[in-house]
Amino acid sequence: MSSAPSAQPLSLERLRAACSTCGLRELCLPVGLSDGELDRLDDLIHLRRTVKKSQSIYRSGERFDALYAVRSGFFKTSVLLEDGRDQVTGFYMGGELIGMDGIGTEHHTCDAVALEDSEVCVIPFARLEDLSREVHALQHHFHKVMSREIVRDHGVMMLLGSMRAEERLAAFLVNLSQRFTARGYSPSEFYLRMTREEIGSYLGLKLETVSRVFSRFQDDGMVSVQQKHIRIIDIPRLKQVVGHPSC
Amino acid sequence: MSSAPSAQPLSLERLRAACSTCGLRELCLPVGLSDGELDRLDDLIHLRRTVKKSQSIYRSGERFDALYAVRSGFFKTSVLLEDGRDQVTGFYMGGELIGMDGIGTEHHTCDAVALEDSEVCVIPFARLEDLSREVHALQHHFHKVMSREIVRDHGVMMLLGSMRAEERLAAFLVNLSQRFTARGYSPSEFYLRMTREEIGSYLGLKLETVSRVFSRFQDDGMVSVQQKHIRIIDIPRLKQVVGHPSC
DNA sequence: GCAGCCGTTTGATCCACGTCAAGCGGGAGC
DNA sequence: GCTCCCGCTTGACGTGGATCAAACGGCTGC
Repeated sequence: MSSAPSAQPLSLERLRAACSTCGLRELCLPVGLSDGELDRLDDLIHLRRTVKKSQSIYRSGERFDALYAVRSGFFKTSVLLEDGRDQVTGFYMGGELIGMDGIGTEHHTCDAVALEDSEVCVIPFARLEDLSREVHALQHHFHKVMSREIVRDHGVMMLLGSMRAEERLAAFLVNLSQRFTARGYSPSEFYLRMTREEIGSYLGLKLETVSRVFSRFQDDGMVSVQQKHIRIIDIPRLKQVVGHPSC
Repeated sequence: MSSAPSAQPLSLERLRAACSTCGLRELCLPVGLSDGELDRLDDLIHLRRTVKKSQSIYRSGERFDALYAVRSGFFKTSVLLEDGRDQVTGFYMGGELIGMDGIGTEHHTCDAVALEDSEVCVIPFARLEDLSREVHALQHHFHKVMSREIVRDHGVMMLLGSMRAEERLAAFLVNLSQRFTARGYSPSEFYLRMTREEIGSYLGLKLETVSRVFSRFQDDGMVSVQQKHIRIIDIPRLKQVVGHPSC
């Protein structure tokens, strides 16, 4: 029923389907659009791409011509230095937009890699600009999305520049929890899609330190950690750890 | 002569003058606009604000309604945590845009403070959106500016997350040098407008460390440092320090 | 021209996190 | 169901940068 093509209206429905029937539309690009405007966005976003675990949507240096909205799955972006060191610059889940780094130079400046089998909607950027010149709400919302990316990065800079290890990991967990909540998942129980090393890279820590801090949080009864399965037992206390130099 | 209004064409010229006669137009928002389009941008940007040293353009939490282009002078932006720690998130010089953090939430999320007596052009954001719906080149360039801010932030994250102190300061100096060059100043000799503490905050280091690394660079004959007066003696070597873990 | 202050430099010591190393355990592949 | 590998945990030790402390020197204001 779900894979066999048919002449039924249902499958027509599925073909037309893009943003207007997407469960993530309240988190993604279509926020604030009227039904008519949504239809116009659907015309633009008709291509979807599946990305297998550890494959990339794009690599640094590749030509930029589209943004990607995460339809399902989980991604990381990372930049690398010549000498091999690399820095994870972000994690992305359903409804979030990837690729805005490429607009400025028309080439991507980081890699976008799937951390599990995933699916993205392809948003041709030139056409997005065309449409957002006509649809004020789309223009405005897109600007907001870019602005929030900047603010998010400032948060990471704050974290990297002036927090200690425990604060960083607590902030990271609280942030994940909030994003899962917004997507209708449990705020307190989730699977990490990334390794300790990737978390460490994002937080400016070594994987051993990440592991040790997880253990400490567990000993303190704030979270329960079993490999990638996380259960947050005391969110308020975790929030308290952030912004308090732990002494 | 400069403050008395008169009927002379010269002063009319000065009144009309904004982007179209600005020496920074090749670095700022007007990049890529035709003469006609420039005139329309001039209609929008007619207000200038002087900001004395240590005064702010805006503070975190204030309502957002405009972007600011640095006309002259030097600024920092910083975010602060409840407990008083703050993190400098950027330094801004002539032709650079400040305030994009506010678009997402309609409130500013950081403070923008002048490091010397400065002047900014006020760009009402709603009108900028209106105009960029009509002027494709403006729309596209604005998107590029935002994107570059994101890429710049990624660079800082890389620096904070995986570089050692010497690399961070070297990267910082090289970056400043390039930006001064683009503005027609010497690539190798300039005054720092910020304190060691502000540099440290930006780079995730303490002011003592910044000072020590400056001294080490000077001992190595790479730069000459006298308080805020910096002369870079060996730019290639400085660039080499970045991206090489110094061992 | 003098005093006071603030930003800076430099030294001595400390400690959070990195590094190195060993062992564990769960999941994938046979 | 067994084996291997990879990601994770944990311990012992090292170190880069933080912290604490003192002194210097160049502006600013009188």
